[in-house]
Amino acid sequence: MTQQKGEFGTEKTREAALAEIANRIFFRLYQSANMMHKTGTRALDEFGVTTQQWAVIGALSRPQAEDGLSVGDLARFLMVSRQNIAGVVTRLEDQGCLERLRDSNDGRSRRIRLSERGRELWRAIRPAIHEYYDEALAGFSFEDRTALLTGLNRLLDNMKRL
Amino acid sequence: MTQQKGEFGTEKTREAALAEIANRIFFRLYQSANMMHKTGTRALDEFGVTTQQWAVIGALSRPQAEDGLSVGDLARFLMVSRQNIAGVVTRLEDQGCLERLRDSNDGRSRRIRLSERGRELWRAIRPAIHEYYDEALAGFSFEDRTALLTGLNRLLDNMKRL
DNA sequence: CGATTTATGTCAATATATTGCCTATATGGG
DNA sequence: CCCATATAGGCAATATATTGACATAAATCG
Repeated sequence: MTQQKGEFGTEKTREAALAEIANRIFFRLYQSANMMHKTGTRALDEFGVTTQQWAVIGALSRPQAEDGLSVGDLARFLMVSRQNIAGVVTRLEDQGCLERLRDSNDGRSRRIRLSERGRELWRAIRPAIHEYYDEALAGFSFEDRTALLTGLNRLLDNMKRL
Repeated sequence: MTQQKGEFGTEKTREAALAEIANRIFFRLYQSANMMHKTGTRALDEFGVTTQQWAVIGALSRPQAEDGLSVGDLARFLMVSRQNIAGVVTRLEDQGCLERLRDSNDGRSRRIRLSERGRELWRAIRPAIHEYYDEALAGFSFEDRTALLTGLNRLLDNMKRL
């Protein structure tokens, strides 16, 4: 209750200022992520791809994922629950963008890979993604970008431990 | 398709490096926001309050909102859809944390205010919120915090125009 | 080799989020 | 006064997200 007797606007203490800035950071994080999902999904509207599907397709298109990833692998990589990824994967599978293969080595696991259609979709949406990045980061210098990335990295590392 | 012929790791072009950093920024934004909702809701678990409910209660606890806000006001302030806010408000109303009053001036509008129980809840959760901020931003200097806030502000402003 | 633990995937319930569509109320010009 | 338009809120459909609970398969330990 540090702000109980704080006089805002006139003689704000350093501690109160820190709390105020922290509050704004998390509020902006909340708004920014929502805005990213909204505008990002809108940018890929003609392809019928949401930002989460974009993230999954992007993860599967990496060279390291060429021979497929399990639901658990995807969940760890994206830092979301297995149950969440399962839904996205099912919808992408229904669209024919990826295929689930039983892993012959591990009867529990199913390896998920991009289908040919999924690879075509990835090639198709990449220019739109590139354009979206350019517009969303317009006016950001190289240093501005690395500074923002570093801040988010540190924040994420802290929250991972909570 | 700037990265078609790019040689990663050896002779990366400036353009490819910018795209790579942009990709990481939005991926970290996605992960950070999810992690914030997960750890933030966990931090307030004993109060049964989610991060979105926290945002709504926080918005209504501001002095400017003393005589209530409409659903539309809340939606504009939090930058989410009215339909989304309506659900959060209904759940908070069911818990008795806030009250909806018909606006006598405008038959369409309903002014939403914190109830006494809502104000008690806000006072109860503020120490936990403060502690959460401290842990999530551990190691961030004053300058680190303002830099991150500035970056998020600029990014949000850009996305608002898309 | 059998029992416990661990990993994987799925089902269910709940809470956010979006867009699209609808009704009711207010406001403005003819 | 009346109709066109704009605004406020609500209903429905869909897609993310979480946690909890469960079944099954694999690994590990005694």
